[in-house]
Amino acid sequence: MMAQQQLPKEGRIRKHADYALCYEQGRRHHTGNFILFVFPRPGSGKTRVGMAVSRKVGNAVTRNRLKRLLREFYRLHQALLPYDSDIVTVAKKHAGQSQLDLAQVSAELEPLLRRQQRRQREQQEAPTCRP
RNA sequence: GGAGUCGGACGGGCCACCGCCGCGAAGCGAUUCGGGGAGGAAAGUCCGGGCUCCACAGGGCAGGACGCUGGGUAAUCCCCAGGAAGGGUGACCUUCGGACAGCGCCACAGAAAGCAAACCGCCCUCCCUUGCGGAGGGUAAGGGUGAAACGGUAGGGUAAGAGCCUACCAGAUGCCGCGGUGACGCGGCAUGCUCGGCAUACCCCGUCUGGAGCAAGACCAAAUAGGGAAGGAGGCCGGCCCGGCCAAUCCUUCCGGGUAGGUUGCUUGAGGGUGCGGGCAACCGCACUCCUAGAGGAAUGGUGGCCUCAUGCGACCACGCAUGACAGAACCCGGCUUACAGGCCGGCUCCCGUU
Repeated sequence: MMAQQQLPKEGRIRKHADYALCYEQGRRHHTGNFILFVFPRPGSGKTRVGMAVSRKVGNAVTRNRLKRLLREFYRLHQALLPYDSDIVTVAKKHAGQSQLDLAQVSAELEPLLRRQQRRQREQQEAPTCRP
């Protein structure tokens, strides 16, 4: 396991335009507390993550806490992320009400990422379809 | 010891590993090393400033804000000291221009809510005197209503009464004296003057008052579209050249505006600490000393261990397991307000107990 565990600025989405692209053209995945938008960018050589937690979720403290938990989760699970993609995680309204911790976030998002990874591998092994 | 009141400081600690954002040093560079990284309210954005841009001859009106007095301050609606009124046994707390400038309002109840009046009464006169009856007049002591009803007590007076008269008390107004920078206080004299409340309903008086905000502002500056200038190709005049005109197309070069994006503003400041001096105090002066976050889709985190303090549970001195307040810098200061698990320190008051 030589999992890279750093997540500097370059690994995060920081432009409004990038977020907008991801929302409009990304593929959506729902979980209990989050919505994931995954937008492949072939050839970019990088996977970037971003998170959006709106005012409705809670006050500044709970919003900050959610974003930090998500960042920590992505930092520790970078090996699972689909490569050459932008991933935006949006917190649902009730996400701030239950006091989530890192273990719960992992339990919620990890199976989804593993499924994604398997699908991406299968597509690579049989790249002879799509009209 | 209990209850209360006012004020101050705190807001778990230590360590390890994995990260994040600035800064400094070394290196061509990958990187390495060192050091820093949320709060008392960072919050609400309610006041006041600094700073920046825009506007601006001067004056007034309108609008807005504020409102006892004196001081503090860069400034304030803040702070300090004082005054008056009200509340509390007390420490202490709360409030603050004007109601004879005008114009209004005062629910319900009550006869009557503002300047005059009279429901039940009381008294006098008259009328059929058959009575608890009717008519006219005088009264405001008593009753009843209300948050509020035109001074209180006693005596005189009277048909019954009333500051109608007298004494004392309380107040109002005017004048004078003394104390105080002043708000105001104390005292004296005169007048029977005894004629509410609400200005957060409008209003009056006095004082102050341009507007917008760091997404302010400054600089650099793609792609695309469009603008301007010059030249060439082009079109027209012409047989051709020179020359002139045309711009609706194309090419080249240049210019300015400007979006995305980037840089800056950006943290050393009306700053903190200590000492001395002035002042009742707020605060001010001087000397020495310290440097304490600067992000930008937005860092300040995650995991684990040990200890600590509360609270709850397991029959709770020992042990174990949970839970731990309000809340996150966004240009910077000074205040106000609101939220807050816990415990800590100090001044003062009342009550109880002991010696």
